[in-house]
Amino acid sequence: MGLDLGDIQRNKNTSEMIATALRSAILRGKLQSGQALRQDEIAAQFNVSKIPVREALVQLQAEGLVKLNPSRGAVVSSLSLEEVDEIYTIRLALEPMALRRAFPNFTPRDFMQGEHILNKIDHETDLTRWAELNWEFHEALYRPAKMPHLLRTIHDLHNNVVRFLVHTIDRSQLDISQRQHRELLALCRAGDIEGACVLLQEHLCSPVTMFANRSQTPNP
Amino acid sequence: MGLDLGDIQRNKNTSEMIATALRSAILRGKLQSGQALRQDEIAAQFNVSKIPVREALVQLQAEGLVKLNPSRGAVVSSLSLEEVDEIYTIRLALEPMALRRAFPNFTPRDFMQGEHILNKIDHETDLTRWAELNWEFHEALYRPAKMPHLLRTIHDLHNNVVRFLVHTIDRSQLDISQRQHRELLALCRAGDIEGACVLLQEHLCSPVTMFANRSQTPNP
DNA sequence: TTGCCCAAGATCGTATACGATTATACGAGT
DNA sequence: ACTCGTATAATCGTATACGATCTTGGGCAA
Repeated sequence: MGLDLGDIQRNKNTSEMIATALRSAILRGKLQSGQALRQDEIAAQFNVSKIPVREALVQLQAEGLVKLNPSRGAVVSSLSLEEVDEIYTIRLALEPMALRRAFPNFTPRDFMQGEHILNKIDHETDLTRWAELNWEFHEALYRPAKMPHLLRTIHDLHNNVVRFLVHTIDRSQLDISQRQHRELLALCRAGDIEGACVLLQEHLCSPVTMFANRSQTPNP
Repeated sequence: MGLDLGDIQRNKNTSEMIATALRSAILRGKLQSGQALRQDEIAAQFNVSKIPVREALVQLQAEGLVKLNPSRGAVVSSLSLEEVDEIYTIRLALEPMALRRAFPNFTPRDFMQGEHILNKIDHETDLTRWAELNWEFHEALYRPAKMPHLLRTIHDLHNNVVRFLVHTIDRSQLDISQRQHRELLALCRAGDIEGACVLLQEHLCSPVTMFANRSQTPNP
């Protein structure tokens, strides 16, 4: 795995550190779908016992990133094409709602922060880092809604599909995405919430059609 | 607590049994919001060690029923009025979608099953059991959508508010709910999905207005 | 060969033990 | 009396140990 734990967060307890490290490894593709996660092995990697590892795995299972088979070990979860489609369908219902709820609470500061993230995306070449910044941008648009449960639900759904997205996306898709981001921000600035919601739906749809065409998914 | 473990499910592993028992106790109100959940105490109650108890608590935290404070113990989570409202808002977006997706897949068997559940609700006096049957009915309407992630999300959201609902609901509300259930089923049978969705939204809204009026919530 | 069975190794699941952290009670100093 | 610090108890967090379960590979019979 090549991950050294200790540097990430020394204040949290061990199981949260393990969960953070494993989550990051899964999202970065260092641990791919179907990969077995043996407790002893992970414990040895991080120089801890199995107990915090097990708790981390339970946490990640709840987030949908890991599948736990009783007495038979854990694997990095995989998604069928239908499941990817399902998750995008849910996001398509939730994210415009989040944007709509955030809209009345937007401040100039939110727009500046969004623009700052977009500028960072422009100069980003690493796809994994791009995915992180992509989420940061969307989060910046949803956070003013002040709906923490909704935000966490969307984040979890996002995490579950983004790790497959980075394998299929190409440069032209990235450019389209960025143009949509900028237009989205402009529409929000201009006070056109309806236009923004329509565009957001479009923005969310494009990757899912791409998935369907390439049918690039791991073992279902 | 007065809960005897062993009888519930002997096939699952210990941590799942504990999680099931604790979840049930929380939903039934035997463990109320803010109640501290001490690991040693729970372990003693169930005649097990703390390890499976800890894993159960992590699981329940992910479901939103428990709050884990590092090194300071777990408590049964409570919801502010704003959070209850937020969760109903999310359900209002997701449940009509689930119904809409289920609609093309409905079979006569689904309708019969729904009716069977409604008949059971008619004769039910225990509010906790009523809540369970209420969920079973809604699940019967959503399951044909074949969207497991959506169903689980809705179920978790439902669990998070239903335990407060049972404290505020009264007989007249129950009758209204049951009438709406029957009409909902009739509309689905008649093929009127639009009417069904409108009614479902109404059905979901009535309790949340009730909450707002009574402002009955635990320590926020 | 093919299929079944069983033994050995690998891995999981949890009880026990103990160090670490937090809460509580008490007494000294102001 | 009030605050603060310290001792003690309560509780949490994790390492170790070991029994339970699953996987694997080799031997035997059909």
